[in-house]
Amino acid sequence: MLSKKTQYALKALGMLAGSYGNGPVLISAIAEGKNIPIKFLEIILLDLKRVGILDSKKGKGGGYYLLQHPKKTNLATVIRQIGGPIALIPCVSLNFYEKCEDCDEATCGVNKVMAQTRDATLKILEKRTLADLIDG
Amino acid sequence: MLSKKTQYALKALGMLAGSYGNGPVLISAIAEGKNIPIKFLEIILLDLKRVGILDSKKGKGGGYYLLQHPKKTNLATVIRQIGGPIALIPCVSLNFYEKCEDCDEATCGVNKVMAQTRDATLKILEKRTLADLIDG
DNA sequence: TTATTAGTCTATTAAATTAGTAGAGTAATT
DNA sequence: AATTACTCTACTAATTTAATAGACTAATAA
Repeated sequence: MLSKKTQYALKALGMLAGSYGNGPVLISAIAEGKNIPIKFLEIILLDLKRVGILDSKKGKGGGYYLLQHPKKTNLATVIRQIGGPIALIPCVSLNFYEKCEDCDEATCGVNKVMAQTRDATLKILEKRTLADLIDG
Repeated sequence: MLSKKTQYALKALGMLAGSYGNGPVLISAIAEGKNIPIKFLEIILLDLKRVGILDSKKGKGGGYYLLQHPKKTNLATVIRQIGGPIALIPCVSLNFYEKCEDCDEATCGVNKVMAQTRDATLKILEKRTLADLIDG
C-alpha cells in the first residue's frame, strides 16, 4: 500500500497536470479540490518542489505548478521520491536496495519471485506519467 | 513493501515447500534455517494454520507441514491472508476494497493507473506458488 | 504414568512510522 | 504598506510493526 502522503501527492500532481500551462494553482485550491488536509498538503508540495517536480510562486497570483510537461515525469520516479521503494522486499529494490541478512540472494526463491513482481510493476509505473493522472 | 511478518511467512513456506512429503518440520528448524525470531515465527505459523495453508502435529516427531502440494497454493493468496492488500491503494483492491472518499472513482486518473498496476502484479503473484519459493 | 517433546495461547511492550496540527516567518505583488 | 501566499520549525496523537515472556496443552514413548 502507498502511504496517504504518496496518495495525496499523486492526486495533487494529477490536478496540477490538468492545469498545466495555466499558471500556478493555490495550495488551498488543491486541498479543496482533492480533499487533502491543507497543512499536510503543504509538506507534500514542498517535498515535490525539493525533488524538482514542482516549482512555486509566492504572493498574489502565486501557487504551485509543474516544472515540466506532465508527460516528462513518470510515476515510478514520483513514488520513489515521496513514498520510497516500489519493490516488495528490500533485497530486490533497485533504488533502495538492502542486503538480505537471512539468505543467499543468489539462490533464494523469495528473492526471485519478488524480482519478477518488481519488474511487472515497474513496467507499468515507468511508462505512466503525470498526464495519466488527469481525471476524465 | 511487505511487512517483516509477511516476508518471514514466505521464507518459512519456502522451506516447508522444500521438504513437502517428508513429514513435519520443527518450528525451531525453520527459525534457525531462515533466521527468524522463533516467538515471532510461532505467531506466523499459527496464522498460516488458521487460514488453512499449514497443519501441525504436537509431541515428538511433531512440527508444521503443508496441507496441500506446494503448487496448489499461489502467492497472492498467502500475501493477502498474512499481509493484507496487494493493490497500492484501497479503492482498487479486489479483496480489501474501500471506497475512496476523495474522488469519483469512475473518472479518477490515480484509480485507473493503480488498477493497471494491480493487474500487472497479480498476473505474477497468482501464477507463482509455494513451489516457486523453494531455494535452489 | 511420568518424562519429554513441541505446538498453543494470552498478554505485554518498545520502536518506528504515519498522519496530521500549530504557529511564526518570509517573499512577492499591488 | 497591505495583502496574499508559500516556507519552516516543532510538535503530537494514533497506529502499526516487530517482537518478547511465560504459562498452558496435547501427543508420544519409555
